[in-house]
Amino acid sequence: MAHENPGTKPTEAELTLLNILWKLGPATVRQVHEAVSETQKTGYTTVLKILQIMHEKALVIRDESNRAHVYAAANSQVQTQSSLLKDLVTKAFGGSTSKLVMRALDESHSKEEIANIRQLLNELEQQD
Amino acid sequence: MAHENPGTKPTEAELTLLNILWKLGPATVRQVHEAVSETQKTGYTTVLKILQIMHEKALVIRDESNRAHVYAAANSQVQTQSSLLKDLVTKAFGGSTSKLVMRALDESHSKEEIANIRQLLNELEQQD
DNA sequence: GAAATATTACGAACTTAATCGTATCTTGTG
DNA sequence: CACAAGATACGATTAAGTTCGTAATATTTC
Repeated sequence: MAHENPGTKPTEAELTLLNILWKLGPATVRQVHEAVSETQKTGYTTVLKILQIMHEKALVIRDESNRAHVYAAANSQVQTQSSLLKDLVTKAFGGSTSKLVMRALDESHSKEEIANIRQLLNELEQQD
Repeated sequence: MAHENPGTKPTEAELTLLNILWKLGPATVRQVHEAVSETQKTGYTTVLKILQIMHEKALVIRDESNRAHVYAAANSQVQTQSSLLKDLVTKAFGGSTSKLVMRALDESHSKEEIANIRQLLNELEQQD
């Protein structure tokens, strides 16, 4: 109804690759593999396989016009973050976003962060 | 580090049972099964098995002094929520809690929630 | 105390995720 | 043209998670 893709929640390995794709933009398997290799030791074909599965799940789109397929995230980072957040709210916070926010604020003590959030709150209050 | 509590992230089924245990307090398999059955169709032995696995993982403690073992969450709801939140911040928000909070606020437009959060912000600012 | 009942223990079946080796295919270059 | 390099496709393996049937054990009841 709302959106179809949010039906599929990326797994951990998939989210790792999505983070890379959001950062790089459209990229080949080789480029993704190089990026992921900076922090993890992962085989090339493992990255390939996961990207292929993500394509089946419609988590990524790919351009097959060249020999080396070019992959790109199907959904924006913001969409995906919201989706994962909503999932966590449902499963661990009884559906209450404000409870989640308050719990998160417990961990975030920096004055700068608090100022940022207060600013956003002001903007939200003006909208309604 | 083998069976240390904060290291183990509950799976989805496990989180479902933890939510019930936090609500009920210490409970038998039967009680947990009855509670879970209100929203899902799940076999008794499935609930039993998951609780046993959770016991091995030290996600729950159990009192075996009676025939029907009594299970209780090993960690508080707050601890677990914080842990899951931290995990999501790391994997989907580049480690930035404030980014997560801001994304969550985008979804939470109720004036009451905003007021609650502003209140918490005030309290946090006074602490430092 | 024997039978019925309730509970735990065990393990099989199935699914999904993650990893990687090998096979196959494409293409540029000698 | 043939072949080496580089790419995708495919399938096997391992591990974890979920589900539940059946066996074993303990308790209650008649």
